[in-house]
Amino acid sequence: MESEVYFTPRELDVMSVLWRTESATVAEVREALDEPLAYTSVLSALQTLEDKGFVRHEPEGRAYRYFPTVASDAAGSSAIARIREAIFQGSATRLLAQLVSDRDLSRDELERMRRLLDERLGGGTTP
Amino acid sequence: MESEVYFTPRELDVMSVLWRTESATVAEVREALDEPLAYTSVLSALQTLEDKGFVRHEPEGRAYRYFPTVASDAAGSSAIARIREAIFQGSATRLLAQLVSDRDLSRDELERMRRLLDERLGGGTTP
DNA sequence: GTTTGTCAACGGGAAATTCCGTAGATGGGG
DNA sequence: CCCCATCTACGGAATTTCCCGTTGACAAAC
Repeated sequence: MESEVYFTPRELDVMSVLWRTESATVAEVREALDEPLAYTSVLSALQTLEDKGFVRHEPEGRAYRYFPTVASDAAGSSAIARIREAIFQGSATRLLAQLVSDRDLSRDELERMRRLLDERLGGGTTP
Repeated sequence: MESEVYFTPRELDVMSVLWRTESATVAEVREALDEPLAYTSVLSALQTLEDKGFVRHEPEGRAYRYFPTVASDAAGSSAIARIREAIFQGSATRLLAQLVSDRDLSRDELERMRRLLDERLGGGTTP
C-alpha cells in the first residue's frame, strides 16, 4: 500500500532543505545546500523531483516556490524499513543499538528516547 | 575518519545477502535475491563491489566465494547518520519514533530496546 | 530605451548504474 | 574423446543521474 519513496543522494539533499524550510525557491535551496552547485543544477533536481511527484511549485513573483508533497516521516519510514531489512536483518534492536552508539547523543535526548519507549510499551495493544 | 560507505540499491541487495550468509558464491547470491537476475548481472554487481573495496573473493573449486570486507554495522552507522541528518533533522528521537511506530514490533523486541537504552543511560558519562 | 540581473526552460554531455550476451576456461558424464 | 554444464572475464547497450551552458522572458535601474 505504501507507494515507494526513493531518493538519489542529490535528491535527498534537496528534499532535506525543503523539509527543513517548509518551502523554498530555487535560489534558497541553492544557498542552503552544503555543496556549491550551479543554479541550473538545483533547478534540474527540483524538476526531476516534481516529475516524480515528490514536489510541487507555486509561482511567487517571478520565481517559483517549491513545496514537498511527501512528509519527511513517510520518507523516513521507507528508509528505515529498508535499512532495518537489508543491513540489520530485520532487527529493530540492532538498529537502535547502532543509533545509540553515537557518542554525541546528550543525556536529555537519550531520556526522551527512553520515555518514548515507555509510552509505547505502556499504551501498546500487543497481546 | 570514517571512510564513506555508500551503496546503490542493487549493491545493497547483494551486500545484504553476504552479511546474512557470511559468504557466498555468485550462484548463491543469485538464488538468495528476491528479484530474478541473470547470472552475469549478479557477477557484475559483485565485481563492482570488489572494485570499491567492499568485497573480496577466494577461489573455491571452479567458482569464487565472495566475502564482505565491511561490517554491516559500519554500513548501518553511515546509513543511519545520513537519514537522521537529512530526514529527521538530526533528531535521534524522531528517528526512534518512526522506528517504533511499526505495528509489527513484538513486545519482546520493544522491551529489548528499552533495556538497551537503560544500559546506555546507566553507564553513560555524559556530563 | 538600454542595460543589468534574475528566473525558468531546454538540451546535452559525462559519468554511473544496471543488465546481459558472448567468449573462453574447466571439469564431469557419456 | 566429445559434449554439456558451470563458471569468470569482457565488453557493450540502455537507462539514470548529475551538472551545467545557453537562451529567452521579464522587470527594475539607469
